[in-house]
Order: sequence, then C-alpha cells, then structure tokens
Amino acid sequence: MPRARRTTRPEARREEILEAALELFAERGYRGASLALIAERVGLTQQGLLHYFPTKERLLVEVLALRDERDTAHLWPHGGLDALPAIVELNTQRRGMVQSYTVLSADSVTEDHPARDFFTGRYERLREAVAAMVREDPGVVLPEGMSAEDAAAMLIAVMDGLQLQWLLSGGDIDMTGVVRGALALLRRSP
Amino acid sequence: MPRARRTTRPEARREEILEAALELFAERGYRGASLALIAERVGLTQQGLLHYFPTKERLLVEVLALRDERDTAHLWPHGGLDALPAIVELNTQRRGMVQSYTVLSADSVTEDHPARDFFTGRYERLREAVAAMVREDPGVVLPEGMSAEDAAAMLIAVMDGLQLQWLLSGGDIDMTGVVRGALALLRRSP
DNA sequence: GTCTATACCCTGATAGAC
DNA sequence: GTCTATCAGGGTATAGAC
Repeated sequence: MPRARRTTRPEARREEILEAALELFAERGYRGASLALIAERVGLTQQGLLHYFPTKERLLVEVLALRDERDTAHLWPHGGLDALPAIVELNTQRRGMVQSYTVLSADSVTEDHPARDFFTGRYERLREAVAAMVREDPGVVLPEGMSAEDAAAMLIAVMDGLQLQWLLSGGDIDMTGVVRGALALLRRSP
Repeated sequence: MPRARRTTRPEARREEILEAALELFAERGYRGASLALIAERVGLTQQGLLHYFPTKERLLVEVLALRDERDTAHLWPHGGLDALPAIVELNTQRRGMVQSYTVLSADSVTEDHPARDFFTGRYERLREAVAAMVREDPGVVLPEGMSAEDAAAMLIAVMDGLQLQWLLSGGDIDMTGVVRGALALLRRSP
C-alpha cells in the first residue's frame, strides 16, 4: 500500500481552483481576473493551473456549470413562489455569490463573451420555472394584459435589479422585503 | 481673418471621442475596451486621444457625466410615474445606451472601479425621484409593509433587470409591457 | 502534477519631434 | 494637435524539464 500522497487529490484541486476562480471573477470581472491571480490564491503558478483547465474560457464555463448544478438543483425545485423571498434572504448572507452573478451576467452581454450562452439559457429556464409557479399559485391575480410569463420576467428582474442596488448601497437595501412586497402586489385582487 | 481650420474643433473632437468611448465600453466593458481601439474609431492614435483625456479613468468619468447630464436632464423631470414606461419604450430604440448602462453599472461593483461612486450616487438619486413620483401618484395603493421607497427600488429594479433579460434574449422581452404591468399592480386596491 | 522558461501580443502612459 | 518612439508591465498560452 502506497504512502499517502504528498499532493492534493486532483478532483479536490480542481474544486479549489473553481472556487478561487468564482471569487476572483466576482471581484474583478472575467477580463479583470488573471489566471496568475487565481492560481496564486490556491498556491499554484499560472502554468500549474493551466494543467487542470486548458484555457481561461474553459475555466469560466466550468465555474458556471458547477455553480448552476449546485445552486439551481438545491434551491429551485422546492416550494412555490414563496421560495423566492427565501432565496433572496439566503443571498443576503452570500455577497460573493450575488456579486459573481451580477458581474458575470452583465459581463456576458459584451462581444464574444464565453458566458453568453450560459446566461441566455439560464434566464429562459428561469422564466419558465417561475411562470409555472405563478400559474400554480392560488393567490395570484394578474392584471389585464399581464401573462404569467410577464409576471415571471418581472419577478426575476426585481431580484436581479435589487441585487445591483444592494451591492452598490453596501447592503442598505432590504431585498427580501421588497421581493415580499412584489409577491403581495401579485396576490391582491383589484 | 484666418483661414478655416484644417483640423476638427477641439470640443467637437472631444464629443466624438466620448461617443466612441461609450460605444466601446458598452461593447466590451471598461477593462475590455482599450484606448487604442477607441482612438481608432475616431481616426486617432492612442496617444492622440490621450491629448484630450489624460487617463483612461478620466475618460470613463467624463463619458458618464456627459450622459447623465443629457439623459437625466431631459427624461426625468417631466411627468409622474407614467414617464417610466415611456422611457423604457424609448430605450427599446437605443440598444447601445441600454447595454452601456447595464454593463458599466455591474462592472462598477468590482474592485476599485472608477465608476463606483457615480453609480452609487445615481441610484440614490433615482430612488428618491421615483419615490416622490410614487407618493404623488393618486392611483397608487401600497400593500402593507411596503414604503414608497420600497416601491421605487422595486420599479427601478424591474427596469434594470428587464434590460438584462432583453439584451440576452436578443430583444425578445416586452420591457414596456412588463413595466406597465408593474405600474398596474401598484395602482390596484386590495 | 507542477515547475521554469519563453513566445508573443496588448496594455496604459510618457517624452519629445513636427 | 497629432504623431513616432519607447517604456515598463501585464496578459494567455506552449514546450519541455523534473
């Protein structure tokens, strides 16, 4: 039986790198975060990092894929519309995560951005999921001319837009309260 | 009397540069847009550009100041809450402008970003202005626990969040309709 | 699996000629 | 007012030793 490895297990290393990359993309955006900086944060050289992820673009894609898998899988399937304020409340405890999505999603609309497809698909799926919640909620009464899809787009927009204001205000905005308010608006009848 | 100048007037040149800079910041973000690229777009070298704006940071600040002056001055003072869907409708005709604000505002939450203060201040002023509109609107009935400031934060968030979805969907989202819907929600009584 | 060395390009900024 | 020349620094990525 061989001695315990001197070095970290490859899968663990990969996870460490993905973690550090997400942090740095959040702090400085995709273009502003260099491979060397990410590598340094896990005690590697830039070239050592490239052993695990052949290109920077590849690294970003894998970061997003991992996060999507973990987050979306755990948070979204449970419950109806009231899961939304719950998620928002959780997010107030995870500034880094909020910032990474805010920065990277806006980043992704720029030219030839590697995360473009990821976010386009993500929002399509998100709108569909939230529209279903809206339709199934017994309390919701939509005003004339507003479809369930419109309401879904609105709710997602509220959450995203609040995150930006929250980040810029240094946490001074009551995200959860406002999202609860938005739900209350949808649930009262004329 | 001297002959007409061979070169462009300095103020006109400055405006040209600011225009090109805004475009390129929108297309590639602040860090992704190089001085050389901006200069090229107005037929200058990078060094020629630096004659007008001593640093890149300075250029960004002036771009934002100019835009803020023009846009905010013209659009915001008129009318009450119904100015909001009107602005959104106008924005569907100005993709570049929408993209520049979406990209730069999110960009600005990253480390040591020169536009950070600009956007922090902008949102504070915006919330205050919209909160006043909410208070003065005769039709608005707020649900329990939602202040005029909360409603303002929500409306601004809806507009910002929709812009991101709109940009990512290739213009497929009906921004104006959803914002009208949000106003309708605020204006119906329980 | 991680390193050193290196190729090659782009960055913002300065100095000084014209 | 705009250029050429140049600087010091950083970027991603490859080749190959250990």
